[in-house]
Amino acid sequence: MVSSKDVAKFAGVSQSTVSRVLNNPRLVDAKTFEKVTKAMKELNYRPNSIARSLVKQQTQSIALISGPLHNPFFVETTTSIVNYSKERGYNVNVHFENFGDNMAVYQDVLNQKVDGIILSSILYEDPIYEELIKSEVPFIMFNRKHKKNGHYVEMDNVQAGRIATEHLLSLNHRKIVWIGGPLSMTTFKGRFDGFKEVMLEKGIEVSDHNCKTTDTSKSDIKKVLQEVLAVKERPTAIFAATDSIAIYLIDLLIEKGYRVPDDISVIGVDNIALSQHNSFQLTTVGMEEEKDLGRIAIEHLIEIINEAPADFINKTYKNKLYNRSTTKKI
Amino acid sequence: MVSSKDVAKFAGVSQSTVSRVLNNPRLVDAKTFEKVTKAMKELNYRPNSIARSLVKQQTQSIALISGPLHNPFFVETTTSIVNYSKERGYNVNVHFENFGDNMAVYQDVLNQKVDGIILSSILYEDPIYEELIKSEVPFIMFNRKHKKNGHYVEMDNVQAGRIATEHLLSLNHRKIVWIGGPLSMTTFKGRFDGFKEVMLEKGIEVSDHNCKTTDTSKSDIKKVLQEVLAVKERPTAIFAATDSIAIYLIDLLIEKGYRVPDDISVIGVDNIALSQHNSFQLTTVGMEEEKDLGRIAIEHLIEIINEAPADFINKTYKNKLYNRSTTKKI
DNA sequence: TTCTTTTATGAATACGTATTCATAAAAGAC
DNA sequence: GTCTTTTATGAATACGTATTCATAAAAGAA
Repeated sequence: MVSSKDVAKFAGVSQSTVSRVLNNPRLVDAKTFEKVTKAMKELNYRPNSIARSLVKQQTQSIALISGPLHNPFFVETTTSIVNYSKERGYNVNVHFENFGDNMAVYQDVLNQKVDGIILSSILYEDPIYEELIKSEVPFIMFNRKHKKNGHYVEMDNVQAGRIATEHLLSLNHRKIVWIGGPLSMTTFKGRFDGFKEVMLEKGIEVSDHNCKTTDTSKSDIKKVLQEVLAVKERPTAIFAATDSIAIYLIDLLIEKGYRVPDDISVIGVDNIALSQHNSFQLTTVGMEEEKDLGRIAIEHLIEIINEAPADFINKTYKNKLYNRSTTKKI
Repeated sequence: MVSSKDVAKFAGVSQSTVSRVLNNPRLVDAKTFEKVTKAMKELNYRPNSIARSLVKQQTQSIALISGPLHNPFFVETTTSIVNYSKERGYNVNVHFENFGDNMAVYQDVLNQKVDGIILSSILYEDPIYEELIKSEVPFIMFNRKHKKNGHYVEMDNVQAGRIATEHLLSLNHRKIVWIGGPLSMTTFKGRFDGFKEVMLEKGIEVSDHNCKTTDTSKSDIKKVLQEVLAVKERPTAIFAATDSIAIYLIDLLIEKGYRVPDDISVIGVDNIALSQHNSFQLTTVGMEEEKDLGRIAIEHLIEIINEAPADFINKTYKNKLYNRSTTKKI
């Protein structure tokens, strides 16, 4: 391991001068600069980022706690976050949500020094919120949020739920089943509330038989779909709370011999890129804004890191219907 | 920022003792241990990982340079790598291959102190190899490899190419087009070589019109497919060099009104999880081994970090046909 | 010339931890 | 009781950098 001291000795200058060559070249004589630069090259010197972090009290790295990549939504956000961070000179430490024990993931992140945290994994009533606040590391939530506020960016989940439901109703569907994930996540809660509101406005009851929550795993979704189809009067439409769930449901339906949308309509939420160029064109609800939430959030986070704003950043984006070809009038 | 010195003062002991409480509790008296632990809790103390890294000369973090996540293969490997690393106490710094300028990505990685590097992004004749060697950071390549060896794990790409081609030939296909990516990547080169070998053995010529390379982007694949279908005697089968390409091709074909496999057969390579539970069941070639290459590679990398083996780890896994439903006899 | 300002550099220090070395106190051996 | 070993702790140091402070040399002003 060659250090700045080695370079200094080699070039016949002090370590301070070597450091200045890197950080403040205008303070050093052209002749000296040349010597030192040559020595660096000669010795294949690379500044030790750890030592630099220690003295600068910043690591130029960000922790991402993401939902699982088998959900294409998180594929997009992770890509955005990693690439934009890099552009801005930050490294990204990636962690995945662990449904069994998220606390362990958080502890991991907090024990590692980072300049900021970006997370999609928080629950509406998550005790980790206090830990994050106590740690004093800037953090932003995207997609999901916490009841105590904090910085966050999200879509208007209730509105999304309303739009999807209104669309299905406008196509004359009445037997509609909502299939989503845990209501402890604000995305699912909001989208469900929107569904429920509109259904009740239309005078349709919402209960266990037309509202199904899963743990978002493929096996659980499969099980739930089985239940839904087993009923004597099977639904004519499914409102999947995410595109990821919608896509998997459609795969299952096709496998079982159903035609979508002829036999059954399916609508999702998120408008993930995949929904536009698949063998089927998924009808979905998504943000009017074209940047994805990951990208929006990481831009804000870096801004927060550099400027420490007094107020919380809270953005809730409006949605619209992306009417494609997995829903149909009956 | 509360330091071990603060804890020491609060507990009325020296900083050394605080450090010992964390790293060698058996060296400290039970009474003292209690006092210090309480002080830590009281002050909400978290050891500074940067300072620790500096003195220990290890960061407990690994850099991953991955292919893009829009290829589901890398979704699987990234998930494996991040999760397994976490299990073993390592953090993962994620970077994505940048086709325009990969050198910038590598420089980024080398400027950041990590204990090891795992990469899928290397080319057969990549100048970065020398840089990696010079940096003295342990690294392993997965999926792709370099002509100069180094640690790597891969599938037998030539064999995969042979199996896929033999399968299509056994179904009486003769007009077969190979669609892949840059031959500077060993995956594509090997799979193409296998294809070519078998075709030539059968006496079928391989030239520009039945061998198409893309940059693996959707737009380029689309363009190439157009060319392929525009020929008067259009192919009856397509050998897609990766499942990712295969899946996208099938989407495009269906969009254009072709039936797969009735009008045209498609086979892929990789056996990604997605290929098994999609609306279509992709016929593909994949490893006999059930662990994915990312997982295999990260296990080896951590072993290399801890044991510095004398010899290079070189593993080439054998493949088999996963005969599902996107290929058909004619 | 003489005094002041600027430029270029090195010495010293700080960042927060782990670890070695020295030592005082306690425990054990006899 | 004395001598040896063990236990517990603090002081000092190292990790590799950035930065402040001091100072010598050079340049500019008069």
